[in-house]
Amino acid sequence: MREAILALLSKEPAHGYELRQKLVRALGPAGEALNPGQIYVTLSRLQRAGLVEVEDVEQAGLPDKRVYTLTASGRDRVREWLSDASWSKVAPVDFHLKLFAASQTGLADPVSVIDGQRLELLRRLREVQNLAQGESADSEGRLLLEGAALRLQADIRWLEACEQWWIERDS
Amino acid sequence: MREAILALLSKEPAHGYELRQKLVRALGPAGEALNPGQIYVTLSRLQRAGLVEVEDVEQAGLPDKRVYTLTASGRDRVREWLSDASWSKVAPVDFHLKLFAASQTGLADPVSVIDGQRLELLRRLREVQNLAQGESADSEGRLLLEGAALRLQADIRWLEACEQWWIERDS
DNA sequence: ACAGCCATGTAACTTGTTACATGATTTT
DNA sequence: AAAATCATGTAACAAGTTACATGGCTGT
Repeated sequence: MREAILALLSKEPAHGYELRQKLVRALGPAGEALNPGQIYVTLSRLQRAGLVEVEDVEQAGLPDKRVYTLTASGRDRVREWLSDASWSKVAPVDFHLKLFAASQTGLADPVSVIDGQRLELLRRLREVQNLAQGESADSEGRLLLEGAALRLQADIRWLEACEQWWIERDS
Repeated sequence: MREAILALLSKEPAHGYELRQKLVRALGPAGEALNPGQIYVTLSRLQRAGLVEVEDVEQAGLPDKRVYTLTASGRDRVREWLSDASWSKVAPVDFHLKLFAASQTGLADPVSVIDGQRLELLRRLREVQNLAQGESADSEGRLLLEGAALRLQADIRWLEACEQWWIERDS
């Protein structure tokens, strides 16, 4: 979020409302959830951090707007972000923790936890595939949804391996 | 984290140090990074939320320890968590945002951003596969690492699709 | 004497998130 | 007259993270 806003500002100065729209468009279906307030919260934090500067602009017949501009260190930050090749969480560590917990506590049967999870992922996979069909073949939204689908399929395969493992261990 | 601690406590009361060790063991290679302080921060927040209770226990020849016990609402929370089938972020939305930013700002070439990312993921994949070979075939750690590998492969395939898309768009 | 384990915590910061509040203009 | 869009923000909480501080016991 922080970085995305900075990157958009590095193209040209903008005000909050504008930024929100761009982000929503960029994220497609996933972007609807974006709370408008968060943009402004983030912007004021960026300002406090000295990464952006503000200027008030009066508009005839419209509410005033606050135009944000990148500072030099803001521009540095963007460059840094674009060249940083880290990648979000590599493994479903959370779920592994849950399985571990389930097996430790005896409160739930790990195999049924896995089953529930797989049903949920299958549901999502269908949902994502449906959404993807709605997008035209060369749209960015489609590409994003295909990425989601690939990942879901990988996770489902992993769940199947987990299930196998637990079943064998119990026998 | 919150939930993992609660789950461990639902098996039996424990003190912070003990919990940390269990978590580190459960997470294997990923758990080394866990800062001891965080356990205590989390425990005190859980206490404030009424999910756990504390009792001080004196030990002969050892420092006192604080033993945490689940409350009734803590136990409810664990049950809730185990039956909740949500799943961590479904798509590499962050990276998509970065590509979008790169293409908007002209500060970086999207295709080279993708390449850098793919190199990084390939590196990680090798790393994860090496780690997996070190684990015995039926260990939990191995299973987790295999999940990570599957997901990395899916992400790499997705990056290849992204690259294709950008190359075609530019031509 | 020193390392390393046992054991606990606090202060401070960052980021995400949401509920709520405000008010003007434009379209139906 | 109502609804949608333009436009901005605040207060407050939740959760993760880290640097730092404290102290005793154990083995070499």
